[in-house]
Amino acid sequence: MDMPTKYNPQSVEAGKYKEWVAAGYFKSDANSDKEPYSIVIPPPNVTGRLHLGHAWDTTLQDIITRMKRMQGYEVLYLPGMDHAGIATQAKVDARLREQGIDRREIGREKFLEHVWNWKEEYAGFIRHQWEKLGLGLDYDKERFTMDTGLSDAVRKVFVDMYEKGLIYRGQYIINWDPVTQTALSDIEVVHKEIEGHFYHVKYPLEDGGHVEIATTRPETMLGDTAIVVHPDDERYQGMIGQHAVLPIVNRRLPIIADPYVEQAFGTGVMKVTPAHDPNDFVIGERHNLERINVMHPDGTMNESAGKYDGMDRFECRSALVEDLKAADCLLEIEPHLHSVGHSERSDAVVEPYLSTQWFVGMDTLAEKSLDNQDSDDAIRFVPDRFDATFRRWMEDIRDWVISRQLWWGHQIPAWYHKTTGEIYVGIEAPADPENWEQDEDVLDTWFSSALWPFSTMGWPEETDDLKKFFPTNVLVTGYDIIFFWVARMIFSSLEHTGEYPFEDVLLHGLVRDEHNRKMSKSLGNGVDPMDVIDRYGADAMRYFLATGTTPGHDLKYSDAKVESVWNFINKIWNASRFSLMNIGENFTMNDIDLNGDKTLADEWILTRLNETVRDVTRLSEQYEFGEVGRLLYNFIWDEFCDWYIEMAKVSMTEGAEREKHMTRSVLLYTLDRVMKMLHPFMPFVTEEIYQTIDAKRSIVVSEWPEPDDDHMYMEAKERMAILVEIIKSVRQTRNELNTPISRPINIQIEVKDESRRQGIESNRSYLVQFCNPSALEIAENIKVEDDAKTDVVKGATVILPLSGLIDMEAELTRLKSELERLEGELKRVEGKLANENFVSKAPEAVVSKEKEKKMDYQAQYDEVKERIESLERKG
RNA sequence: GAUCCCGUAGCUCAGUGGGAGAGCGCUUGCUUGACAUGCAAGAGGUCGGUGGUUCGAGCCCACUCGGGAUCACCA
Repeated sequence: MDMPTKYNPQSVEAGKYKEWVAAGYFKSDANSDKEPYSIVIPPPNVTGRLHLGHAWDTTLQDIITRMKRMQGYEVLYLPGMDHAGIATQAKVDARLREQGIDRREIGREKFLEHVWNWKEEYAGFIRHQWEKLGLGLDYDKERFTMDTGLSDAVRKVFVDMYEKGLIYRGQYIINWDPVTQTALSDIEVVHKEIEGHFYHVKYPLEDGGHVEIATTRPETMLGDTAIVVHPDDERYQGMIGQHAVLPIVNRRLPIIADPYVEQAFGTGVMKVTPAHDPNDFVIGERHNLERINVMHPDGTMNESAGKYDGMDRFECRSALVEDLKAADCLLEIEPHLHSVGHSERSDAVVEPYLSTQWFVGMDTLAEKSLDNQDSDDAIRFVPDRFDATFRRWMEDIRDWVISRQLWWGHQIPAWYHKTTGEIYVGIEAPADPENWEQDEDVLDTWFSSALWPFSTMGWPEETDDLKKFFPTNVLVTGYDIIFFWVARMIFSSLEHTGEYPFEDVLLHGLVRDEHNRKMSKSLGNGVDPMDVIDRYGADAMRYFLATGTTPGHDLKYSDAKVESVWNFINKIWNASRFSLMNIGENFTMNDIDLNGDKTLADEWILTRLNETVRDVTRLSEQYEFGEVGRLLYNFIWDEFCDWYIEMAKVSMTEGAEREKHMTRSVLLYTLDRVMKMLHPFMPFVTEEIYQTIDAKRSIVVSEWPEPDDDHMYMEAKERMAILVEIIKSVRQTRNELNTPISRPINIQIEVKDESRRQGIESNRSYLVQFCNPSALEIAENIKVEDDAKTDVVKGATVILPLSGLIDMEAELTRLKSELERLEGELKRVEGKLANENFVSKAPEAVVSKEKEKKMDYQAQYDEVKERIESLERKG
């Protein structure tokens, strides 16, 4: 066995992934007889390298698919990437600008060539990172959102929805990003609390007098086309139908009545700017008001702004405020905290802007999604509270703006007739292309990712993959993209395939830094997963990510935590070294024989192993990986290493050949199963160790263990528990009295119960190994020396005659406080059992457990009391 | 404004109505043969607060305090 004493992730991880891929372990066969299990990767954007959030959800996906593969499923873990329209275009644009190239000068076609080059470059980075993470992806089925097939799917969906009336084109107020100069959907707008101002402006009335109107965006008043009051407002009844005059511009504004106005807010008088405010737009529609757009797409004022033409919108605001002051029309400037929409991408202040765009009408789609959640086909959200999050959003959803004024993306399959202006929507261009012009715009990136679970499998073609692997089993992603992506996949899939896209949605949170801040580029606190892998190994990082938190919660990253996982792996490494060294090279899996006589340690560890296999499997089905990690950690470190291995040393040195064979069998059997359970979390190190156990095949394609009912020994657990208590008691006294293990001491163990006594007697050698006695007496009745230390544990009394070492005064005090404690426990248990309600209403198991406890406490109490009396009698 | 999450050991967090837990940190002892990246022993808790349901509450319910998130925003 040439395993170094120290676990070295770099050497362990080197080369393994390429072997797995070359062996084709991750390939999926649509024609297999095995039951399918599929997960599609949330396609990372080709804008950059993967961050810890990606590492997190792909680790979870990989854990699930590796386990399912071992359980005998035909697994498809489908890789792919997203073209990320606006984000990628911005990146490439910036790179070109650095090189002194202007996108507009080189034109659309040339620009797109640059983007495709960028895409190839970054796809390479991303694939390399997947490899380092160890993801079991089927590269034969890798997809990109702008692949031919996926683009066909996008066009088909667009045309179908257009024909069904679910997609329409129209002029509405949308969120406009003046920096990237494109429309944005509602969820691409981030609201931030800003300390702004309320400008109170005086609008003169034609018939004399004036009204006071407050606004936060004075520059938009240049586009005012009415004044509105509530129809029931007593104060303004006389004004309705009159006209006001827009200051500076001197436009006549009709005074209209609309119930939208809240009488109690401000003065109860509002200006109406249909081209620059969504609510005003609706009022304008009701009253047939003129829509005056006063801005250019870049956020500068246009010719309709008169003298302000050409000014930036914020410059115009200051200038206009000055002019209002000068005209004596500004009554007050009041500080005002309000939330202002910013572009998610460019961080520019979003302008509500009148423009012609394409929309998805959401009403029927949302209704179908909600109906599905009420049916037997409901998608299971984990944790389930996100089902409510999803529903709330769907119940209150507005139409989705899907056109984007970009070049990078799926160009909208709509053509406008050059002379008639007629609209043609189709999968292919019209027959006489010279007479038509295609819509310049592209679709929102999320329009194509919404189709991801089925477009990647070949839809709309009835491919083998689609038949076999769709719908997928679980989607794993962060809760931050429920609206952007998860919700849209759900309604898209229901609409286009008639089926839900996945059975379950497993949601994780955000990765935060040690100070609980979101990791972001601007803060510079991002942690590069590749850097973590270089320092601690992919296995350590994966285990940390998967077990560090519960579903739906954020994860605080810290080097210290990953480092402690490294320690755990080092422990596994060394436990394996020990096992393999003791097993010897000639002992193989075929030599395992668990049917002969077993020691207590053998029976106990086999029982605990089987319980662990059972619990790990059950909890994994529930995606409770934190719990799984804890179970494995405790089993391996506390039980296998600290007890079983220590006990195995006894049989390996003293035992007969038959006993050694059993120990070797148990060691190898346990190691094999532990490696398999750990493999999904730590694919590399488990493969390394597994190769020394079973060189015939890779652990990737080994079988997931099942609990073995033939090797469950419940009495062994009970006997082991007593033995452990005795050993701990001796150790504790040794520590208190500062008598190191190297110094033998006399140990007497009094056990009243005959069968228990025999059980302990037969495990004498363990007591020798762990307690190092100079003499060891195990009997039913022991005459206790006056200057002995006694400790009553469950089922036994441990007596250490340590003449001269014990302060008997202190010992008496200790025993008295112990007696007091036991008395309290006894009272509590007796009280419970005396309670008629408890005995009749609590489950049988709980009551009998309490009865057992009572007997134990009583026995312990009697022992301690006797000892105290004896000490007191003698002085 | 609405909804949701969190509050448990010094720190980070598990905890699924029935004996308050782990890792890290801290104290003490140990070159025990796989591992000193280790072993052994230990200290450290009003489970944010109040009330309720229950035989029984860290867990369920109501209210409340503190921290965070999301959605919606009225000029």
